Amino acid sequence: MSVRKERLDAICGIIQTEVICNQEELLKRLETKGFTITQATLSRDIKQLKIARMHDGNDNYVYRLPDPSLQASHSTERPKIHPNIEFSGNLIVIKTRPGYAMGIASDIDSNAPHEILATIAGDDTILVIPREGYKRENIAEAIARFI
Amino acid sequence: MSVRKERLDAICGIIQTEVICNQEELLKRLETKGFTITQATLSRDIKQLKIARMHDGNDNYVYRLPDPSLQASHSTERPKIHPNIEFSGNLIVIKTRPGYAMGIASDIDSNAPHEILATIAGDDTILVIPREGYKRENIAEAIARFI
DNA sequence: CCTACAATTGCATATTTATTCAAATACAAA
DNA sequence: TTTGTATTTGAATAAATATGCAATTGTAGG
Repeated sequence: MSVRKERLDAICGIIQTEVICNQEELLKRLETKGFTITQATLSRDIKQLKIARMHDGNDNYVYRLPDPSLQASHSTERPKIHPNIEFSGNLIVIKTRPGYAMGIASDIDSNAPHEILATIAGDDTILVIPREGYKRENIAEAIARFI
Repeated sequence: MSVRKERLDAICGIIQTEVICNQEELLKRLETKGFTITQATLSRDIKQLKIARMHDGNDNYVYRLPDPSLQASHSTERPKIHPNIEFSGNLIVIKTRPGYAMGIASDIDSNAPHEILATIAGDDTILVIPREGYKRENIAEAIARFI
């Protein structure tokens, strides 16, 4: 495992177990774990991990991982299976076995990653409407996690 | 309703229907809706609404309303719930409470303003297909009249 | 009306985060 | 090994966001 990957993992760990308000603070915590980097590098790491700085409602900020499903994508490599998904313009159509469409659509909805805005299902067809701003590749990956 | 509340509402609406990358951009959109403020004030509004700037995975940022589940945990007060309308390409998706989608879709259909060509409803999701040639803003307004 | 207090705002600036660019490092192929 | 290419990084800086403070506006109670 490369140093960088280890560091990204460490960042995830810290974010999940401690209240981190800014990057300087996170830098210090990383230092105690043996990772000495600059704010510039940390900023890039945070971007790659899709970590966001959120308002905590009092008067502070907290860094958080956005969504458990997105979080897994960097460390856990999974085989790329592309089921019967096909794009048309900004829409995606998924063909299922008869009767399965609503069930699968419901699965997608309930764990909906941010890439997916909504689904509408018939009997063996699901129409998936992605949010704007995502690439087809990312959307397909997101969907593939449920199939 | 105070001007400020109206503005907060407008911000929620914009955030949910458009891809906003930074506060300057949001300032401009607010200006077109008649709210002229400075970045300082917008920053405060965003803080109050607990809106967060997230990485979108490509190379940009998006402002998003917080995850409702996180919201509940440390705050008694929630921002006003704006009807959940979101655009994706030339389509509009409306999220409703479970079981309400068909009813609302029917309401929209029967009073259909010219902006709206058709609707398709599932259980808690309505897909709205607008006529060509209308601006998002006008379509959103037309739909808002039914919610 | 006035007065006192709270809420809201803009300006200027502080703070925080992102990015440019060049250097360093890792990696693969020969 | 050496060469060529891609990745990672820090220093400096740009860009974006937050905030202290004073001025303004709103608001309730006389």
